[in-house]
Amino acid sequence: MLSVLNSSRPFTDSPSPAWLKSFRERLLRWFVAHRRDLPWRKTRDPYAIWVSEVMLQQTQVATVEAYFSRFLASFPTIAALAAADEQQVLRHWEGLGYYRRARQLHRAAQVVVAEHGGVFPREIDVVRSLPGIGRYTAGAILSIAHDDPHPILEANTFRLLARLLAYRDDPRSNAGQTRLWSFAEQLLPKRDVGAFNQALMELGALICTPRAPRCDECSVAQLCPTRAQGLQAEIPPPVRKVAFESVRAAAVVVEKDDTVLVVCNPAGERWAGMWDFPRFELRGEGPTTVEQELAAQVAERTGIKVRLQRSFATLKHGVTRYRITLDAWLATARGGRLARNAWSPRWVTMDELHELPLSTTARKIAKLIAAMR
DNA sequence: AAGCCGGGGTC
DNA sequence: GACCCAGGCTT
Repeated sequence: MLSVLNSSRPFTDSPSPAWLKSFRERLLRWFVAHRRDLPWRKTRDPYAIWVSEVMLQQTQVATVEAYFSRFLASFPTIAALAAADEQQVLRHWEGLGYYRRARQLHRAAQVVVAEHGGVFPREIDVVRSLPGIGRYTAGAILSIAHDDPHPILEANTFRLLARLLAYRDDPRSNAGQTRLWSFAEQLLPKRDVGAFNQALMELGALICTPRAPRCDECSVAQLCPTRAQGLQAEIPPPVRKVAFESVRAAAVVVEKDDTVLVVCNPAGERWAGMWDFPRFELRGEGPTTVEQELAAQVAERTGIKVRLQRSFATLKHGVTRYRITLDAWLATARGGRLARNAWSPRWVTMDELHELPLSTTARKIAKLIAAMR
């Protein structure tokens, strides 16, 4: 029997029935005893699970918890979400990042209402066709909500399965992805697919960690060829570093009486649908001063003539591959009228500002000026 | 296959 | 700063 489960020689084709049986039993037994009590594990509602899965895309569990409960409280059903203003949806997403997810989720809810009577579809291809839902998210929702037999592959299972296969080639390549998805499919049990998929992720998250995996606590350690060969640090190989690009930008806080000037980023622009102080990248070229350059840009975008006062803060902000240094300027209005253009410039009070969805940097600046008053 | 999305948290 | 994260989408 031990020879069947010999973990030092990884199987190259498919795992034996004995290996599969042992793996599934050990994994599920561990999961029952150690699963975290996460908010989205209290429901089998496909909609709630959908929301959690989208929030969890490239975002850590601890970050999502508070957002999830707040979002479901405000938008308890697909119909409620579909009927909501995009601004409201974005306000609930503020601080979570990758705001395209929120707009796609909102749009997808409207598709479900229009084309599926408000009922989340059960066919994997239909689910995958919804905006913001790819192979992982579709499989996760349908397996967790309905125990439908779909495999999953994401950050945790990617690492876990690569190690269970002792996969020495590049697991991120096309061939590697194909191999891991195929393995994920082979692993699927007949029943309790949702618990099984969550158990795979949970083991990856809590035990089979990127660095210094807790193999001595791992319920499937004796089935793991990577552990047998001591290759945990090599499998999977670390991702290559990205080269960051430095950007200098300025945001202008124009004050008039007890209001400030804000704009709404139009569709196609960064932070689409979210409000911001007029903000511009600084070229640092030409004969004009920064003050003149900014005043000209504010006037062009908002119609308001301003005089720059002073830079009162510098924010360092990293987003994707950019490193942004953002100077926050104070300015006073000198006339002009609000332009009627795609940027929808508006004067708002601090109370109104509080209700609008703001970019992270805009929210920080809003807090700064609130504290200055 | 690679790069982008203009994020955010952690250590 | 390096590293990581319950990915999706475009080219």
